[in-house]
Formats: sequence, structure tokens, C-alpha cells
Amino acid sequence: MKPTIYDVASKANVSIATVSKVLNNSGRISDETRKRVLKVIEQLNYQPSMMATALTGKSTYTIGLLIPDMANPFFGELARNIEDRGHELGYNLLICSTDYQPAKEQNYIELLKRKSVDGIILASGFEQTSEVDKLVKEKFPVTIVARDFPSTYVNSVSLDDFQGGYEATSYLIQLGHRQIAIIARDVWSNRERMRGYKKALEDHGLEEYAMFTFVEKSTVEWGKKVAEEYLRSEKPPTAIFACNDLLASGAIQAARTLHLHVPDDVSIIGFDNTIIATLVDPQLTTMAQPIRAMGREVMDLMVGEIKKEEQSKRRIVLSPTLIKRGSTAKLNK
Amino acid sequence: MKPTIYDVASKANVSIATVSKVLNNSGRISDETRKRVLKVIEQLNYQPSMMATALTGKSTYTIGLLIPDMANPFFGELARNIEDRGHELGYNLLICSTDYQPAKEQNYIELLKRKSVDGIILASGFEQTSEVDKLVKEKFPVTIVARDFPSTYVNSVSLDDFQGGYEATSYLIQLGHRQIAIIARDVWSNRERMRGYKKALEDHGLEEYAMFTFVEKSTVEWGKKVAEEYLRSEKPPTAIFACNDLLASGAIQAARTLHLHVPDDVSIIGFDNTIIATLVDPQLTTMAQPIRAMGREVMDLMVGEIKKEEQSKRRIVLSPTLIKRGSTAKLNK
DNA sequence: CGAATTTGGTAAAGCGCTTTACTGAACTGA
DNA sequence: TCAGTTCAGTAAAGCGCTTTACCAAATTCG
Repeated sequence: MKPTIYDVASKANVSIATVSKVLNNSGRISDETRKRVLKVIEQLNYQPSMMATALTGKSTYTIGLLIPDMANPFFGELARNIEDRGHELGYNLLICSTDYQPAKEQNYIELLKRKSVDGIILASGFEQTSEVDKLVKEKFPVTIVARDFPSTYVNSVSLDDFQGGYEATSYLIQLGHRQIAIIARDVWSNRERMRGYKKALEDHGLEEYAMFTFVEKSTVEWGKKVAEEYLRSEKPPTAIFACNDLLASGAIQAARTLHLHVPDDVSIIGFDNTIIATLVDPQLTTMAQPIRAMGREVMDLMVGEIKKEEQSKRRIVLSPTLIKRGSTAKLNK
Repeated sequence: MKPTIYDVASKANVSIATVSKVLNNSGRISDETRKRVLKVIEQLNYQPSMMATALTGKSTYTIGLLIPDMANPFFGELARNIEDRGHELGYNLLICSTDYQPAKEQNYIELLKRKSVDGIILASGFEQTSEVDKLVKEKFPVTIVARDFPSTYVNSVSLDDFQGGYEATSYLIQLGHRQIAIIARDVWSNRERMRGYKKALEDHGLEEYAMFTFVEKSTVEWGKKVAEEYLRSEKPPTAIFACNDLLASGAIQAARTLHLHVPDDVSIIGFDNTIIATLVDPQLTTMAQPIRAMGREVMDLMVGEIKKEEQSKRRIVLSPTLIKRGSTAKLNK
């Protein structure tokens, strides 16, 4: 079977305490003994069990990541960047997809705690703050990403979604558009983007587009469905702001179905700047999220909290960047 | 702090053994005591620590997943499906991205073992079988997915890549193409697909396309780069078989750059049928992998092996399906 | 040269749980 | 009525590690 610390100890003719000290570079050990123990460890290919170590109060070096859906390119990329930074710092990820279901979120949090993760990164929907508050109250390390929690005293790194919505919309306005529709899902980030959208319209003395329905899921299909409704209506929009690239792709498909040209007949702007944005034709003008930076920052905050290096909480808010590509153009009437 | 089994025991006036029995539904407990204990558990919101449980020889209900890159849509989707089935069966995933680097693969395997995962699912490259053989030898539960290991006695679920390559190529031939190029990466699955490609050509008395270079990574950029080289050559291919959808998307972009129309000037066929295939324009004709089935099957095999329900190993080989979309057409000369 | 200190190492408790063996009380039945 | 069963529950060992005392031998110093 797998060798234990006892095997090492007896083969090296020392006590397990000594082996433990060699392992952790603690206490006093003569150079000679240290080498002997190290050699035996090598020979047996001994690897201390993290379970046992964790049971004595040490870290598991495992962090839980709650994410809506890792098959969604945005979250896949985000998870990947979080993982990479974690790897650099010696941590692994236990990833759980929640599908935005509060029940799943709740269950997973309990589960992750039972599995003694060192901390939890929340990239999920979390419409209520109660679960998060609970974690914070019991001093369990939590960090939030891609979702701001203004109300709670917790580490977070998020995007300025409001600004993103504002800029995206402003850009469309600047291109001459007056009838600007929005496609969004009823989740926090999208609502913020929508708030930005409304503010931009208001600031320019424009009216919100008459039609609006939330999509139920952030998928191409839903984007297509809703965009089609908009475009088939009596007064179709000349521009559509889709709250993510998937929805924007759907909007492009809708336009194509209706034999409308993008961007000449209708401009479409997306959000996220995932790989998708460069794949579709025309390529998507989109508000880019700094996914890599977000991943790294959130992991850094998490580890800082775990190691208690940083007592005070921080809220890091990153800015989106407008990436101009082919899906938007000046209004030609 | 977190309540332990001792807290429950003392509050319920029983021994920890009794609590343990209530928890595991083992041994004899009177209904009265059981209820009392259960009530205390509820009150304290007690959750047994999986670390401690695992230390006594029980499962951790955690499975390691080694995958090249979860930001790659194919692997993202695969991971998601594996996770879903795992969730149904009570398992979580510790996911590690290896970037096809053998060193990372090796390290992660050691790490996962130290973390006492119940088993490891390998979706990674693994050009050498040695690490896998080692796991098998020490009876550590391993299952391989999306990668066949004909030589080793191990559970696996894979795609018939050879057949996929053969069918994709045959389809192009059937459409009248004679100059068929291939874009592939030097990894096992791609080599198999290439073998199918060659066999199909041979069976139809056709010659392999004169040019060929492996891409270094399976990215849009590489697909574009290589496709451009092919299409710019003196005798450009009339059809390109790209070994995955990302590469195929790159090929479409290359064609567009050269003002060639897809599919009229050049037909392009992909592989995987990820979300990407429906996003690009024209939509990709592609060999679909049954990603969902693969995810479920591999998790089932894994759990079967962990629970020792199934002694004998199985190799499950699934068939790809040709999905005809807009990126391929009859050769018009 | 003897007391104080340093050095190198060990014994044992404890982390939170499972499980085996055991016990005393209540219940059988001839 | 009393030995034999069943029942309900407990004590204690053990899983693989860390850590706190603690100790004997070697070294230092006044």
C-alpha cells in the first residue's frame, strides 16, 4: 500500500516526529539524520497524505469555485485563469457548476465546507446575499468575482458593469443610432449593464426602446429568439446591445434569418469578448472584460485572506474596454 | 467553531459511537435515541468532516480530472458533462489543466493522489503510457476519456477517431473533391483521424494532398495560418478537413482573407461539433463527438471501478456522426 | 570541574471520525 | 425461574499526521 510516515520512520530508525520535522523543516535535526530520512522518503516514494495533514489543522490547498456553467466560454476562460494563478500559488480548484440555481449554490457551499476547502470563490449568480453573509459571519474565506456585493463586507473583484453598459450604448448612439434595443438576462450583472444602457439613453435625450423581454438563459438560441422578435416588430431597432457574446451571436443569426445585413441594416454589440467574438461573422464589436486579470486578482485576494496576510477586505472594480470590430457601423438611413 | 461529533454526542447525552451510527445508519439504535441525535445534529447544523471520514478509509467522493485546457470549448463541454454525471452520483471534480505538458500531468497525478481523490479521469494528451501504467499497476482507479489506450488494461471511453477521419474525408470525396488537405495537431486523436483520412483517400484511389504541416496548437490562429499556406499554394485544395472546430474556424477565416467563398470555392469540414460549429458563418459541417454521452459514460466507469462493482475493465468506443451544415458543398469546377 | 545551556531527538496527545469488541439490561421460552 | 437471546449503547483502538512537552547527551562557561 501507500507508505505512511511510520514506514519512513522505521526504515530510517527514527521516530515519526523526526520525519515530520524533516518534512516541514521545523525543529532541530542534525544534517546527518535529515539526509538519511530524505533518502528513505525518496526510496519509498513517500508522499504525506493531505487528508491527515489537513486534519491537524493545516491547509488543504484546495479552493472551491462556484460557477454558473463552465461550458459557457466566459466562465470557462475565467475558471482557467483562476486555476492558473492558483497553480502558481500552490492551490487546486474544486469546481462546481450551479446553473444559477440557488439551491445548488447552497448545497455546494455546504459540501465544500465539509470537504475542508481553504476558501470559496463565488462566480455564481447569487441573487440573495444571505448565504454569502453567513460565510462572512463565520469568518470562512470567501471571495466574489464577476459580481459585486456592495452590501457585504467581503473581498471581491468585479467589472464595472454599469460603465460597460453605458459605454456600449454611448458608442451606438455616437454611431447615429436612436432605436437601440437591449437583450439581457435577469441577473445582477446584466441588470447593471442595463442600468448603464438606460442612463446613456437618458443622457442623450433618447427613449428606451419600446420592447423588452428578459431572456431565460444566456444562449445563442435565446439571443436569436428575442432579437427576432425585436427585428420583426413594427419599429425595429437599428442597433442591439446584447449583454453577452452568446446572445449577440444569436442576434446576428436572427438578422441573417430576416435577411438583414449586419452592420449595415442593424448594428450589434456584445459583451465579454470571449473567443466567440472573433469567431462569428462579422466579428463582434464588444465590451471586453479583462478575464485574465480578474482570474488572477480574485485568486490573489483569496489566498491573501486564507493566509490572513490581508486583514482588510477589498473591492476591486475593473473597467471594461470597447473593442471595435465589424458588427457595428454608422447608421445609414 | 464548527461543531464536531463530540459536540453532538455530549449535547445528546450519548457516545460519539452512537452519533456515528445514526449518521451512517449502521448498528442498532432505538428510534427514540436516533431522533434525539438527529435533532441535535439539526440544531447545531452539524456536518461531519469529510477529511476525518476519509482518514478512516472511506471515500472522499472527489475525483480528479486531468484535462488539457478547460477554456477550450470541447474540453469545457466535456468537463461539464462529466461533472453533471458526477453530481448525480455524489462526486465532485478536482480539475487540473495540463496544457498537454507531460510534466504537469505527472505532477498533478501525484498531487491528486496526495489529496486522496477516489480516482482520476484522464482526458489529457498523454503521449506516453508510463504514468497510466503506473496507476494501473498500483490499482489506483483511472479511467481514460477522449483518448484510447489500446495497450493498457484500463477503463476507457473514446471516440472512433479513425472512423471519424475516414467518414469526413469520404464525405468530401463524395462531394467530388479530389484535392483534400488536412489540418491536424500532433496528438494521438488527430493522428488517428489523419489515418482515417489517408485510408479514405487510398480506398478511392486518390493521393494525399501534397502539403502538410502539423499545427502547434489547436487554435483559430493556427488553423488560419496553415489553411492560408495551403490555399496560397500553387495547387490549392478544394476541400480542407480540419481536425477540430477551432482549426476549421481558422480555415474559414483564411478563406475569407483570400476572398475565397466557403463552400463554393473551398469546402471545410470540422470535428467535435462544439458550440463553435453553429456560431461561425457558414455553419460548420463537422464530425460530431457525443460529448454528453462520453462524459456520462466515463463517470459511470470511474464510479464503477471505485466501488469495485465492476471488476473487468471496459473499453467503450463511440462513433462520431456527420453533421452536414453550410461549410461544405459539391465541387463545382 | 561542576552547573548551565544547547543539541538532537522521542513519547504521547490530539485532530474528527469509524468500527470492533464488549457489556449490562430487557426479553425469551421450557 | 433461570440460562440463553436479543437489544441498545459504549469504550477504545486506529486512520496518518503535527506539535508540545520532555529528556539524555554533548557542549559551554565561570
